[in-house]
Amino acid sequence: MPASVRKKRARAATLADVGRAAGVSAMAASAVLNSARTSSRISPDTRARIVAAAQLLNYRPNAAARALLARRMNTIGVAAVVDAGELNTYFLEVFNGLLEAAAQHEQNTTVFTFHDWTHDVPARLPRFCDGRVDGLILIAPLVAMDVLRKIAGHTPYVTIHNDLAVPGVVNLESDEEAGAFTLVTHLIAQGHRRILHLTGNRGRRGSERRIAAYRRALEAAGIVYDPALVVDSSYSTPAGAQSMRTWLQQNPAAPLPDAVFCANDGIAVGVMEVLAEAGYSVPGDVSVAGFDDSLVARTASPQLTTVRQPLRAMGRQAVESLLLQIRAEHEHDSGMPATQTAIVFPTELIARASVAPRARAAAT
Amino acid sequence: MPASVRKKRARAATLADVGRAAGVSAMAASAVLNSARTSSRISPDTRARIVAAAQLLNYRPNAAARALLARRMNTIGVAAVVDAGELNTYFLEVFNGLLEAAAQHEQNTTVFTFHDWTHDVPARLPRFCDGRVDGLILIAPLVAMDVLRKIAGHTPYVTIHNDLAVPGVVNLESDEEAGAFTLVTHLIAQGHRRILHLTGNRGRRGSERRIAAYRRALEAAGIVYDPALVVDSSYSTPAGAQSMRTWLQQNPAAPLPDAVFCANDGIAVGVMEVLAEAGYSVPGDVSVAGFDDSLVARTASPQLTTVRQPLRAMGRQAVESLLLQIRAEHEHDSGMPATQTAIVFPTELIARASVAPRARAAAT
DNA sequence: CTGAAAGCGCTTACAG
DNA sequence: CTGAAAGCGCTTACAG
Repeated sequence: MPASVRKKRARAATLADVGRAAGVSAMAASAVLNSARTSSRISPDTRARIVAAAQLLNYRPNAAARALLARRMNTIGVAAVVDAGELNTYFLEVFNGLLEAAAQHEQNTTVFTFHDWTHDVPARLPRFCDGRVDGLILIAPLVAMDVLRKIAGHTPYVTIHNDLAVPGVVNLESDEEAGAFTLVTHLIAQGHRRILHLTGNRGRRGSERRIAAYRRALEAAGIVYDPALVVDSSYSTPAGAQSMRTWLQQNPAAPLPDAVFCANDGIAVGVMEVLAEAGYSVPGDVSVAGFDDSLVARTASPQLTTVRQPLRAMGRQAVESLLLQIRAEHEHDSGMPATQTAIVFPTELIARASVAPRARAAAT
Repeated sequence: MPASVRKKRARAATLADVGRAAGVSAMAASAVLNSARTSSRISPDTRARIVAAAQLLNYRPNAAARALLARRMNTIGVAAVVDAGELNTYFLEVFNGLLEAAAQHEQNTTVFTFHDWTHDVPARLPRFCDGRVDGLILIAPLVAMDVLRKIAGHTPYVTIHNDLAVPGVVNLESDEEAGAFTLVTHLIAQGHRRILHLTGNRGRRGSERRIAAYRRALEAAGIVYDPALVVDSSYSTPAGAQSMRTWLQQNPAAPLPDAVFCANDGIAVGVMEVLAEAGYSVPGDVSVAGFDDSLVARTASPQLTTVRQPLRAMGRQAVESLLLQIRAEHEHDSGMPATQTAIVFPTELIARASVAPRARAAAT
């Protein structure tokens, strides 16, 4: 008989089984094995018998039964939208932080992926709020207020980069506007004037903040804002490549911009690919800057000048904030703790090789 | 009073609540709302009242209670070792595939991260097999046979790139040896003779297979194997950079190798960084090849020649195989299905810009 | 120091 | 067509 045919897996041992084996009741076994508080009431002798029986039977307390009593799964749900099955680097950095902090607090992390925020999330997310997770972390949600309020009605959650401020719900964000302003000012300080901006998804708060900062920085430097230099794109490498390619085709006579400010690193990578294909050198012919300081910023060549958002730290903080909330609700049942509803992380300019001083002959 | 102080979240409605509101018993409500099979036995009128009550009370069936009865959580556990909190690209590709397939089957995915396979996994993994997941997927495990057997005793699981063949446990692997052989042969065909190999973690089956294939390919081409050209490294970008840097320091007089065959793409990225720092051009001065065709292979510059492992497809398949097993155990309780215990995926050479024909003046 | 009872929220037989 | 009973595995009072 081949090795692949195997005997039936044994039913997992229960407390009753352990008790029977040790000659005591199930709750004596429970006291010894599971509830730290009352375990002192069992005599050392009985305790030893119970522990031995549990060992022998390979007893593992049933999580579902415990959760049913405790109304607590020790599991955190993470909701994110995944485009075409592609985890973006933004998500990965945040997720890494989540995993770290969750592990530290002995919490599990379960991931819910959605196709879009507008239909899929309202349709499916409430179904997951059925006790399988104690709370949720929504990563860069783009959800109508009534949906958010409804979720808040039954499940504690924390958002990262939420577009909407929901009263009483903690949202983690970073000072993107200051970061973008600093970056564009840096480009200008390097002598760049014609700065192309490839935006993130329009309508998202982060995208609009970058655009606003871009305009403010130009203005502060006395450079006239040219709307033709702001090109709608979206937060991915293919989108960045596509936008850059289209711009080059549509502006065959125009000189290259001095620099390209991309709304995230992914876009910047796409832009650099297209520029390389077209025979341009970065930063020799044109400087390129990204945003996020995600993994690709360091593996890109040349390495990307970018604005660092502390995404991993934000992921860790999301878990901490959520846990604080969950615990508070479990302990004093009488109300929510007064939590800070917005936590803003600082951003930081990271100057690398993809931006160089403007060294070409003629000016515009 | 600030918005952050909010009223207590209401206790979630139960079937009893819904029944009471609709003037029927809890199990009538259950029949209508939850169990598809017997729902036909309720009159249309009653049904409508129950549905309305559920809607009003925002009833969501309790996952823990259901799991307790069904012995099924509809959740898959993923166990992986994460070095220093850094998710590597190998894991990410696989994870992406897992998430896709899990979502398709309406299964949740919970992630368990460990520090190492030898101590942390045996110590903590069994505790997670307590009903919170229906089965496990172990990603590139490196665990002693007795530990694997013990897990198999209570929880169905599937492994990806397991070093050990456990009878009756499905393992997914790829034909790494053929892939590595093809790659090294490709390098030789481009005129390269002195090929440096930076290995993966020694002792891992995948690493040893690459080394064996490297030797076989040299031999097949009549090139004498030089042990000094095989350098122990491990599967990460910092390790690759470190190994390359050390080699350059220790061999100041030696000519550069013609090509570097790296055991994965991460190593190759580290190698290219160090070569660039040292003023060498890739592939002008030296060709570099990786393994995996992970995300970084495409964002690296020049883009990496590599061996594609279909990691995402492997992730998807792992979920399918595991679900097959879980379902079989739940349906006919009498035994395990005869499953294929090894599934081998083909690899594919991906030729990109980081490898070029040898064009330098002198030969060795 | 130890056990019998009750209940978490649900579903699956079994009566009516 | 509908409900009372029993039980999934556990823990929390309450008796002894």
